[in-house]
Amino acid sequence: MKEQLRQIIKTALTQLISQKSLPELVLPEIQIDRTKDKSHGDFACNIAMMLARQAKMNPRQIATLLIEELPETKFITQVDIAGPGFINFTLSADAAQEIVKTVLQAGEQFGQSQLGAGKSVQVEFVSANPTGPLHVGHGRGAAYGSAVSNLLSTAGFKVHREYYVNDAGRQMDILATSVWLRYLEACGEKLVFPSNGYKGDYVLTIANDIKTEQGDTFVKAVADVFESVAADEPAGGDKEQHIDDLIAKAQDLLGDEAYRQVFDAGLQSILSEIRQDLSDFGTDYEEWFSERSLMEMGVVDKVITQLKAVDMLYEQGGAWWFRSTQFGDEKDRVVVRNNGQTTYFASDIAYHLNKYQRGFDTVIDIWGSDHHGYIPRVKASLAAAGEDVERLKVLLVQFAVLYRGSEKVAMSTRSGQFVTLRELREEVGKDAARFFYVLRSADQHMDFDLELAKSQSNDNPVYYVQYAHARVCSVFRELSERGLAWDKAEGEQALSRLTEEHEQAIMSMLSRYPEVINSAAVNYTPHLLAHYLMDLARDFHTYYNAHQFIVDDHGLSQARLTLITAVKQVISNGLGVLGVSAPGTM
RNA sequence: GCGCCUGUAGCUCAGUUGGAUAGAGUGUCAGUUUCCGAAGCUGAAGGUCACAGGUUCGACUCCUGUCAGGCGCGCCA
Repeated sequence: MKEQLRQIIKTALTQLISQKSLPELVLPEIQIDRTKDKSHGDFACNIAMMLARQAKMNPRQIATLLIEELPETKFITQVDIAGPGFINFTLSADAAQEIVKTVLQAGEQFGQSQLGAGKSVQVEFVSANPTGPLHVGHGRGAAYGSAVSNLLSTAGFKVHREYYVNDAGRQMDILATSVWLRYLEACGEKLVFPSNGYKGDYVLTIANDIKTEQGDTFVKAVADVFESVAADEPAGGDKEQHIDDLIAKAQDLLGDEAYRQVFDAGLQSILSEIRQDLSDFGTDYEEWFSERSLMEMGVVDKVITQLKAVDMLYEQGGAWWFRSTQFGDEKDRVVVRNNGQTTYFASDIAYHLNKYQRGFDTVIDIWGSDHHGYIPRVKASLAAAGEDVERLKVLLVQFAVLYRGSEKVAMSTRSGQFVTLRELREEVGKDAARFFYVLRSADQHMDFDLELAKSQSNDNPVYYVQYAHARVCSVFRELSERGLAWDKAEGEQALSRLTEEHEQAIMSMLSRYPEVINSAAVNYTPHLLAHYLMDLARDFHTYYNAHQFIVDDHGLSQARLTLITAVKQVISNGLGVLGVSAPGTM
């Protein structure tokens, strides 16, 4: 519709210029906006004001000329000039009703478009370290990432959802060592658990499982384990050195194979919990990509060799540094530590190059906002490798600050004090949690009040939207109880009977849906869709209270039933994109 | 100190990429069912869009500065 308006305005303008009614102009992009106020018609165009300066004419004067030159169309009944020079268009009733048929014909596919033209997009999100269960902080990334993915795929992009598993590196070694020490305790050994180890209950569970399955296979004397290990922080030492020494001891005493078994027991246990949690949360992936596989395939080493070859790395203090300052980063970054170990950054360079090589047109990373300082160096590494930096988009998700009532909840994975995503889902429900997370724009800090979410979950706006859907279903239940039926063809025939203000508002709202989807997809803003659904639900509830759908006037009744079926379809489609269910009863 | 994000109603937040009289939810108050689900609907009250300049037909939106909050600045991941 907007496109059609744009066309007729454009032809009118070129006509005016060739008639010399207007001087030669550089035509800007013609903007068509939906009006906020019903009294301004359905669509508004500000072109007259934009041209006023160039043409050295009064905007209202331009608008008058333009209107006279507009061709006759069936879909517009009225054109007005308003305010400083807005041109307002009012849609004909026929054109407005057309949307109801369009919705019903497209069904579940209503809202889909070819905007993406089949271009491929990879979306990587959540990607939490498998050192513990997912907590509520990860929930926002999961809800946002999957909503963005669904939006893109609805808008015609080919989407590849991916979880990057950090199954290598020091944090995982700390986890493996934590598990082993808990295992030793489970086997009756007495020891002081390191202050920097993972203290969550899940570590005990994993340790006990190992004991059940493997017995005392991995038991070593505690005296040997702690022999010549640097002091821990509470004892006046350095907690980092302490845990690093313990890791070395674990690897040494257990040997490669046994250490790997303990390591994998922890990794697999936690990873399978994470997969389960995400799946239950309605978040599914095409691929789980292992960091370790990059290392084992030698990709990381290869990248380092390549960077050395083009003089992008230099040695200093026994470590190898990447010249990221040449690409605008604040300082150069270490990729190989002086102990020979590659850093997380090194594998991340390899990972991103690998993403590029897989040929995605666009690569999207969704990170917690605390990682924003990391963006320049990743982009720098891509530039250094001669890749197009614009293909990578990093979307940041601000933290949700947790509250219990008015009290802030402290969160720390290491200390094991947090609310898990699973607890949240079990108490609040998947639908409410997902909708709540996606209701705010991602770059907005968010307060997440657990008390509110748990105890007063009926206040969650998701129920308002779902209720609209359930209400439509309920009307149809009532219909069949009265021995009546809805006839789609008859209803579509009678759409011209829908003349009430409420009905027109709903039809206008329905026609906005495809625009909302596209806009939300292109801007990565699922909250637009959430707000749209609330608006649509409100229009429906208002309509419901103002008018009866099952009435004696047969044609009118059929037309109204047709309209609310379209509403139900759009709500169901929209909630589906957000990963929220649309129940028939509540 | 430098960088990124944010500042809109008592509270939680939108604001269609610069448009018309700044909007919802929640909370408060007042109404609403012999009628398809009251998890609903109707109305009232509530604002110096942090502050000060600038850009133009027009600014919550763009630019500069100030103030306030969050986050980040490791041979951690």
